[in-house]
Amino acid sequence: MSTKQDLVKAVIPLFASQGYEATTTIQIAKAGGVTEPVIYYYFKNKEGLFTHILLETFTEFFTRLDTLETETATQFEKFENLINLHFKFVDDFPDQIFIIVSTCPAKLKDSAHTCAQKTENQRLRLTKYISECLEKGIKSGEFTKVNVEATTGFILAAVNGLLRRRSLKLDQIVELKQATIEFCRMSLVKK
Amino acid sequence: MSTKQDLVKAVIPLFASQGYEATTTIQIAKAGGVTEPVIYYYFKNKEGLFTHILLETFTEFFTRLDTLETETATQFEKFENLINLHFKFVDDFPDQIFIIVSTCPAKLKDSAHTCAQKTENQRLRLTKYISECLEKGIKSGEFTKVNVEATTGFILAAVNGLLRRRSLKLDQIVELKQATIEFCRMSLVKK
Amino acid sequence: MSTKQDLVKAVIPLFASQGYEATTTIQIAKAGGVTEPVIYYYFKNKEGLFTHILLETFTEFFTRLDTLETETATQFEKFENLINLHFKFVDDFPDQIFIIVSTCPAKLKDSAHTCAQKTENQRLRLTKYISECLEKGIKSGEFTKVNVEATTGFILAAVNGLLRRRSLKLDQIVELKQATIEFCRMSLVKK
Amino acid sequence: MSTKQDLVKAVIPLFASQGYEATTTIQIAKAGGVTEPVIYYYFKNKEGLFTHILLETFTEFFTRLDTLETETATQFEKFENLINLHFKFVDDFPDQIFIIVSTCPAKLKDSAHTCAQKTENQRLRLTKYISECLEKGIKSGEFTKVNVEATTGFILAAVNGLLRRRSLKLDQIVELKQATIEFCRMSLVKK
DNA sequence: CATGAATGAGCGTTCATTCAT
DNA sequence: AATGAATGAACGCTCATTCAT
Repeated sequence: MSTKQDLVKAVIPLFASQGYEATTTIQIAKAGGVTEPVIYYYFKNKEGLFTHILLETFTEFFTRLDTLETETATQFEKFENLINLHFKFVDDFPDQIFIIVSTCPAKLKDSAHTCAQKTENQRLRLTKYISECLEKGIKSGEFTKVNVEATTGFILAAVNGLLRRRSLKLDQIVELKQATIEFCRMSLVKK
Repeated sequence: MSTKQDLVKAVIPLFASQGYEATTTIQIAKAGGVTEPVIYYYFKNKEGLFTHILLETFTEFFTRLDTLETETATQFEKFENLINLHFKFVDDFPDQIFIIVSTCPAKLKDSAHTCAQKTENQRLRLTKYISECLEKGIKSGEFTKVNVEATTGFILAAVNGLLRRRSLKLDQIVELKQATIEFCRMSLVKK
Repeated sequence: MSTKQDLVKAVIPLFASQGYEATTTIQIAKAGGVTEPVIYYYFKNKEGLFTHILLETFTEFFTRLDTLETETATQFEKFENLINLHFKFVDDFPDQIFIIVSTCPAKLKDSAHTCAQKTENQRLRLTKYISECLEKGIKSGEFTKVNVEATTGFILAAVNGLLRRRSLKLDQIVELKQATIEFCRMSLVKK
Repeated sequence: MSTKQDLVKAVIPLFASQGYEATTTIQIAKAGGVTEPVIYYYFKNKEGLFTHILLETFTEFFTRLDTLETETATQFEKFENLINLHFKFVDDFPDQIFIIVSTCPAKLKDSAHTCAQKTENQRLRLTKYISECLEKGIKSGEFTKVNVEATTGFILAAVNGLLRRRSLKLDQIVELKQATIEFCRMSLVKK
């Protein structure tokens, strides 16, 4: 069971730095300290390796999402939790996130379905989480009145953008998380 | 000179739908109604085609950026202009943006690459635009006092996220632009 | 058009001596004096080469069958013509016949259909030819009364056996053709 | 000793339906309900399995040939016995015969191969059996005078053709055996 | 007796690219 | 300005086979 994990460990930085298509099975084998057929012993094919990473990463993401505190004093706390979760997640799995974000849209034969399915599932859950948050906050008077659907869309896009930037290691701004939270607080929470 | 443009026209949807690596020269030739060597007559190689699209797109982007109104009554107007520019740009060139966003990361490790240069250049110009905007607004009392660097980082990420979502045609929320502007206004502009 | 024929010429003895499966594309290329990709320039794949030989050979066979004299003094002359045709055919194309006979029954992905179709077509035409011959000969009193279906089956099998033996170059008996004709004459033609 | 026979039992339909080359060791193992190394425990290699089937089948064939009645009233009875033997044999072992007939030719170039040896041995014995039969029959006046060598060749080819057709299950003509015997009787036995 | 894990060798195929015309 | 023909290089993958356990 160790060889399989070795292979996964080895392939993640390769996929991340070169892209899925540009990474060859021989590179994967060498990086994993094995020969090529071993890849096919543990996975159906090269794409199976990608799918494995995909599923593992999404499983972890959804697990974390499921364990977020649901009973909080304010809606904005739930909001903060979500942002913290994403910043923590991208710190823990920058390469995996980058791989998925980079590879999923391109044409995959077998994984396209899984990819689209998971991505859509994620979008729906986050949309639900954020819009419920907004609705409750608006109803209780905690938040200013905004167009829920459109604002949810903006926040989703912003979070994705942050994830992407971080996964690309394009910036190392330490206060970015705090700035994000403050930016949202100023915009949403009533004075 | 028409054949060259035909090729470019033909390759954009291919790169967008399949990715750069997964698109073959024979597909490009067929889509352009020519034979493979023609590609090499007009471009150095396959990457030359990509670079052509890249340059054309960035040239257009920078041109638009250069023609943004610099003298406005408020800083937030400059802000709005930038957001409008991005929404307009992604509506005009969704495929090109998607291609660049998808393909560039794999090529970023080579910092000499046009991709890396242009992307970095864009990042610097947008960072400069936004942070100057913020600084002036804060100084004049138009904006609340925020951490300029971190807030700029957030806005940049958010704009990128919006661009990506739109280029992927993931959402069709019509009020998204307005919601974005309002979200930022609430957060930045003093009451 | 010459390279393509060179390839076909080169592959026939290879398939014949080693079998289809055991013949590699690199051997084919070398024998044809080209590089491997040339095979794929002219044919869909390795199996396409086989199908080409298959079709070419059956076309020739059916052409010869179509040009057999239909108006003869006796039915046995038609019979002789058929036997002569087969002996001539196997002398002209021993390798092709051997390849088809050897390869067709095994599992082919794309060609299985063509193979089965042509073989069945050939069986039907020969069955018709022989059984009509027998029926007419019996009716006219030229032949002794035999079970037409079963005798046709025997003759077909015998002819196939002769074809196979000859294509395998297992025997070089010069009088074999004459012996075959005499054997049949003794059995069929009334004294 | 049961596992070994299970393997042989399992591999026969595989070889028969796909051909020797196209059958993989993993298919064999799966069909036999074991893992690949088990094959190598009982047989030297994949070819060893084939050789085992070959030997078993030829041993049975020669045993049956050896037990044919040698003292008969007429030579044609001996002839009939041989034809009956072949029809019985192909009914009992259609797959084995088909495998041998399909696979051997590719291996015939190596004259040291068991395949070549057994096939040649069979050919010699059958040739001897038939030609002795013919010679005696001609000498005694039972048969008409024919070219012994060539007629033997024809009969051998015909028998092989019948074997092949039957092993391929191409025809289900019930009277085929009787028709074969009658055809030969008419041709050989003096009125 | 049997297996999980691994491998060397090689396969069919495709790629971006070139060159003579 | 464009093509038909060809290629070097490499790719993903599978094969029969082995070996420690």
